[in-house]
Amino acid sequence: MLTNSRLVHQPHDHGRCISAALSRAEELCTASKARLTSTRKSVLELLWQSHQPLGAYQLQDQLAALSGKSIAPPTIYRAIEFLLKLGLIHRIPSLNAYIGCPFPGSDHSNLFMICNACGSAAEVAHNGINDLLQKASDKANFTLQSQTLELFGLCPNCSLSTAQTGPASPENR
Amino acid sequence: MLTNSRLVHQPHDHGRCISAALSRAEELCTASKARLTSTRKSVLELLWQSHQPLGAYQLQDQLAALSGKSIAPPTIYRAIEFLLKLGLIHRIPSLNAYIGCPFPGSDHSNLFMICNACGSAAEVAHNGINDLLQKASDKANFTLQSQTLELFGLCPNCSLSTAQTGPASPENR
DNA sequence: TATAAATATGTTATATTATAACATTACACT
DNA sequence: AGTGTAATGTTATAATATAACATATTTATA
Repeated sequence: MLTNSRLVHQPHDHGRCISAALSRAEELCTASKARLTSTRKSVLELLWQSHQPLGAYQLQDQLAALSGKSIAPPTIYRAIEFLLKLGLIHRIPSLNAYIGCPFPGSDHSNLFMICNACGSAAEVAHNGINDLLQKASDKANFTLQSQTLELFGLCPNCSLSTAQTGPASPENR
Repeated sequence: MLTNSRLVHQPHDHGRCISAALSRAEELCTASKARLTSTRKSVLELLWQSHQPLGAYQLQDQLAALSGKSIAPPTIYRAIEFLLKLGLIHRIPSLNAYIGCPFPGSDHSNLFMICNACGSAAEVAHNGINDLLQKASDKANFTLQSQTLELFGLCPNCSLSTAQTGPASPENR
């Protein structure tokens, strides 16, 4: 089971998350001869500012603030589309939101554990689950092509702290 | 593995699907002292006209056609909300669409196999998958509360027929 | 290095999905 | 019949996403 769950749910040097994500992106773009333009890079960076998924219009606001000029929706959606296609980010359908992928390139499950309290989302790649879903598909004569798996609940922090003082603050995570 | 996959993907007496769904709904409403009003009943029936999920505005159009008067969005969304709460239907987030639940009341997986060709969606309740997801959650100290699992691919019919003549026609299913 | 082709961005408008807020009607119970 | 609750009607608008077309930037090549 490959996951960034620990990282997501514990205080950590988040700058390293961001820079790691960016260098992975640079590599991937170089390899596939795609251009990581400044808008695309900014959107990716914004999605890595936290481990909480962001909506397109949140990205729009933040990018506008960053760049000092107003940004139209298509600009954001184009950057999103580009990053999705490269596997650098994911869309979380039930939230209409987007999040950086911690292990792009590796073939994984598209499985997320999403905290109902603090909004954080950890990605999990779990071969056992993939295998079982594949088996279930085979059994039903269903040709599996892709999947989106969303688990909702309480992250490790909020599991502990909601018992006491309400959801953990999402800062620094 | 409990599923309506066979039913969904083979020609069958669909009238029985509908009437079965309606009587389950009546029972459930009686049991929980909820009122299955005519709007709610119509929406449920419409969702059972096929095994393909319908969007809110498709429901609006169809209900307007049925009733001969114009219907405003809140009417549809209220009926949807009611039916969701009772577990009689599901929302499929990545499609922004709704579908009748073939086994309401039974505790199940919220797992769907959705055909990219004909749009049909079969629901699957799979204890093995649920157990594994629960284990993965435990391992990550994640308190699992709910889930949405969407598999995309080709249904049995379309798997066969796309090789030949394009997607199977969805009629009667 | 000028230029064409391809790629990316800007801009305006609009489609699609969903909800807020408040008025009215129907139902259920006494 | 009267009262309280639940459901529906109505109007407006929020939130998410895309279409269509104009412009600019980059890349590759003459």
